[in-house]
This record gives sequence, C-alpha cells and structure tokens, in this order.
Amino acid sequence: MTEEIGVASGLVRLSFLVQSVYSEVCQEFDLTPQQAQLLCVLADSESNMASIGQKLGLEKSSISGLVDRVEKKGLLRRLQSSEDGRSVTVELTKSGAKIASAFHAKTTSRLNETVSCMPADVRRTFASIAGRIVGEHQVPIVFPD
Amino acid sequence: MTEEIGVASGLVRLSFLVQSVYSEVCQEFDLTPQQAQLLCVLADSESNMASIGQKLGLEKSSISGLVDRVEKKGLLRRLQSSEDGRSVTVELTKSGAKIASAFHAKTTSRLNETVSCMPADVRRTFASIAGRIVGEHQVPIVFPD
DNA sequence: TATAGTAGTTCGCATTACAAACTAATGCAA
DNA sequence: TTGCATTAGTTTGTAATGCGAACTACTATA
Repeated sequence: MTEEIGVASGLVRLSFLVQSVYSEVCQEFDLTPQQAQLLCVLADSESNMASIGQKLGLEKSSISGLVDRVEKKGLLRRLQSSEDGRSVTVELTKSGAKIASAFHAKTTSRLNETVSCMPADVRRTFASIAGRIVGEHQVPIVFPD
Repeated sequence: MTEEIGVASGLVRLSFLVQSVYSEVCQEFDLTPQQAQLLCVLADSESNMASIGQKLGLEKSSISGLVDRVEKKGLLRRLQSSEDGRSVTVELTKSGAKIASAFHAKTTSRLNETVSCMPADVRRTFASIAGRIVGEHQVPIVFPD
C-alpha cells in the first residue's frame, strides 16, 4: 500500500488526489472548482475584483466573467465602493454564505476521510509540514481553516 | 512563517501551490497543464484512449480532443491496434519523449526548490506520508518518480 | 448470421483564461 | 482648475477544457 516516492512526485500526485476530491464535492453543490474557490475566498471577507485576482492568481478579465456567473446564480453581489467610484466590492449573499459554509464543511470532511488511514499523530505531523510549506510561500487562503 | 493549520486546509492550499508551480513550468514548455499531464502519463508507457481516460479521470470525448491537440504539435502519434481494430494506441514521438522528460525534470527541480526550506529529514518524512496517502487511494501515476 | 456491446470520434454547449481595447473614475501637475 | 496619466473593471475575441449524446466501425456472442 505504501510506496516509496520522491517529494516532487508525492506533491503532484497528492495534488491530483485533492483536486479530484474537491471536484467531486463541487459537483454535489452544482459548482465548478473555480466557483467554489471564489466562494471560499469571499467567505473570509468581502473583496474587490483586484484582490480576488491576486488571491486566485488570475487576470482581472478572468475575474469579471467568474464573478458574473456566480452572481447570476445569486451567490454573491457587486456593490459600488463608497471610497473609490471605480472599485467594486464583492460579497456573498446569504444564500452564497450558506453554500460556501456547507461546501467548506463537506470538503473538509471528505479530505479528513482521505487521510483517515493514517494515525492521528502522523496526520498532525503532515498538517504541520504542510502549514510550514504554504506559510513559507505566502499561499493565499483559498480554503480557510 | 509556520502556520498551524488543519489537514484539509493544508491539503487544499498545498495543492494550490503545486498547481501554480506546475502551470509555470508548463508555460516555459508551451504546454497546458492537461497536455503536460498527458505527456507524463505516456512517458511511462503507450496507452489506448480508454486507459488514458481512466488515469486522468476524464471522459473519452475529452481525451479525443486533448490527444488531437497534442498530436497536432507533433508530440505523440496514434497507431491502429493490431489486436483490436477499434482500439487506438497512443505513444510519444521522439520529440514528445524529449519534451516530456525535460518537463518532468524541470518540474521535479522546481518542486524540490519549493520544499528546500525544510531540512532533509522533514522532506523525507513528508514524502513518506504523501506516498502512503496516494498509495492508499490508488492515485494513478500522473507524474512518474 | 443477426445483434448486442465496445472503442473512439464528432458535435454542441458551458466554463475557463488570456490579451487587447475600452469606459469611467481618480489623482497629480502645471 | 484644467488636463493628462493612472487605475479599476468590463467587454470582446480566441483557444483550451470537459461533458453528454449521438454517431461510426469493429468485435463478440447467442
């Protein structure tokens, strides 16, 4: 069951596994992975378009469309910023917040299941190393804790 | 620098980090992530369309187009299977094998850099746990060792 | 030999992502 | 204060992705 693999291969294959779990949960919620990620980013706090783009690593033109489609689903809304007339504030609607929260809980539970084959201390060790890596690289909070 | 985060959040954010490194290397090789993944799968051994679909977790109709585009770049070729007239064997061309190998090396090196902030024993521990997780879940070899 | 099943392809659709060109609001300099 | 460069977002056009459904061609089996 256990394979001796290198760090790089482990990272890529782990990422592949996580993506597939993430996608499965997305389907249950009728969301695309990108839409779910947007909800998770906004769950923490409202954002303008530029900072969404920064967190997700996407160009502004990509954000416009993504926000359009999620807005059309009624999960978020755009507000004019009072401070800067050019800026748009994006925030979750009540429905969006509910779905974001349920999606987050379900994904967390599924990922915990995924590592349930390992004893608690190994899981703790793993989480600690993962935290160290993402901390070192300022990975944005695309999935709150 | 180090953050105390849960396993689920660690997995998602780590995956996000890996995806961004992977995408960066893809750009250097003028490949999309999906195209690179196809090359990596074929680097191990030739495949028919169905088994590519299984490894990548995609429907057959998605594979047709992906293989089309990579074939058009001259990185792989389709061969009629001698055993089953319905089946198609997909294999890398010489050029495709060369690019697959270079892509793999570069990605491995970049991911190793990414974890270079940690001492060797921690990296080994991490690789071992990752291997255990992907082994437990029969994650296909989308990135050979 | 008829027919059911299998391997791939094709088509139409929605989503994703980008660059370039655009609009509108802001801020700074003369 | 006026004028111009900058900034925030949007729009448009293009390419890639991924799916399901309908299709073709080959295989297997009853």
